[in-house]
Amino acid sequence: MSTVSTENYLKTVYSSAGTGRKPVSTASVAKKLGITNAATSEMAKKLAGNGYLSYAPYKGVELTEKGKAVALKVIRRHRLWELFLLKTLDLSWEQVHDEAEILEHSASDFLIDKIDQYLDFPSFDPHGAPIPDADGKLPEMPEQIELGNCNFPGDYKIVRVSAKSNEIMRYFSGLGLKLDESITTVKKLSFDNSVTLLIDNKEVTLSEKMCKCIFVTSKKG
Amino acid sequence: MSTVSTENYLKTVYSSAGTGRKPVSTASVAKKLGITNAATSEMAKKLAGNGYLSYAPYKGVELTEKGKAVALKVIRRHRLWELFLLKTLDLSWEQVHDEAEILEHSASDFLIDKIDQYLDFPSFDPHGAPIPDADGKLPEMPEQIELGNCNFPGDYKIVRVSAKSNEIMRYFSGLGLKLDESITTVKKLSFDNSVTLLIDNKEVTLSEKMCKCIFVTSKKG
DNA sequence: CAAAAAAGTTAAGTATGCTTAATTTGCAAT
DNA sequence: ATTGCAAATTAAGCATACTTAACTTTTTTG
Repeated sequence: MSTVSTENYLKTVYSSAGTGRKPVSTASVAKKLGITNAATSEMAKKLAGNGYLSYAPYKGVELTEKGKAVALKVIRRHRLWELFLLKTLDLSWEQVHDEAEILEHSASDFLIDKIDQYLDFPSFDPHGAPIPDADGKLPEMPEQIELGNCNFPGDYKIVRVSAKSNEIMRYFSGLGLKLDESITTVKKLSFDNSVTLLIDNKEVTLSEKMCKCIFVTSKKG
Repeated sequence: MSTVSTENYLKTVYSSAGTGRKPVSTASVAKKLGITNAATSEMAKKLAGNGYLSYAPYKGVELTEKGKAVALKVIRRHRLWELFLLKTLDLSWEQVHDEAEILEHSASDFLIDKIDQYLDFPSFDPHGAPIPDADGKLPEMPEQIELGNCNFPGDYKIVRVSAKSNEIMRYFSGLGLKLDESITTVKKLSFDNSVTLLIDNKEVTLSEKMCKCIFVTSKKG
């Protein structure tokens, strides 16, 4: 019943929704999938009819539980394929990403569970992205805040670095921006939304686009 | 340009052609693919138009070099995926077969070559099936004769056991029917085309269907 | 608060890859 | 050689997943 197109659609809506409960515009889905708005509107109608999402014309779409379950399954397959290829073939993150984009629609539940077992049932990938379990349940995790939405000043811990390109990941590593590192936000410039922060007592400024890749959690105490 | 449907079509024609240069009937392709004759006739017309095969209505299809290249590429991907999953996940032949049937249409050339490298560039799979190299070239191999088409009596060596089911593979193993084993054919019953042969000086009789899974080569001297 | 711009939808049309039903072709038996 | 049947093809139709183009709704803004 769920085709490659519908899986990609639901996955995209899920990822676009973020934490907010606002509906996702069909146009933003179109942009991410590289297809026309017309196609995503039509698809919204069909998926709503099948109970995967709710859709009010001109108001966007919102996943139902059924739709979320499909999205989480695809995300699970994607991340497990990535990790599996990363580990067995010694490839880079950049090299496995596009492969996983295709493979996420293949392989039986049986095979995916075997891969999960081989990897010792990981809850997070090396960038901090959570991996849904076989029942589509996400691991417990602290509330993630996009770096740009922090308080200034404030003490935080990095819980996710979601860039897919090696170039930017190397740049982040060079700055000491890694999972579980502690940082202190200093200020945000309204001019271009760039953010200045302290890592290891060194001051660093990141562009708005960079900030969108970095998620943190408040440090208690 | 080459879709899952066309890849499966060309792969099926290639496998059906055997060693003979006779055209393959569109109906036999239909049967193997589980679709109607109408669909395979139509597909034949289209693939002929694209130069993948030659097609004369009512006379069957024959792959061109271009078509063979696609078929060999799919077969390469299939066998490498099988071996890769077999080796990394410790699964059985039966368990990986259906997965490979899907995965053979996914993954980039880059990834397939990495898997090839990981497996140390195998020329044959564990059942004796040849694996085309990255250029689509098959390894050198002795002429393979289906067990049913041997001379009786005659001395042969087993070069391929192509059954996909574990049940029959275990049965064959129990009889000592393995790759590189020497056998002597005794007789073939015209009643049901069953074949009697000697393995380790023990006499064994195999059904016609079993014989179709076993390929041998003449022993010189 | 209207008018223009932007965002989103609907309608019509296309390609792929199937289906069923009607038709044609090839061949085998007399 | 002709008839009759089986094999194969063509024709018509359907579902999916897109496209472009015309239209409608929403949002912005002066």
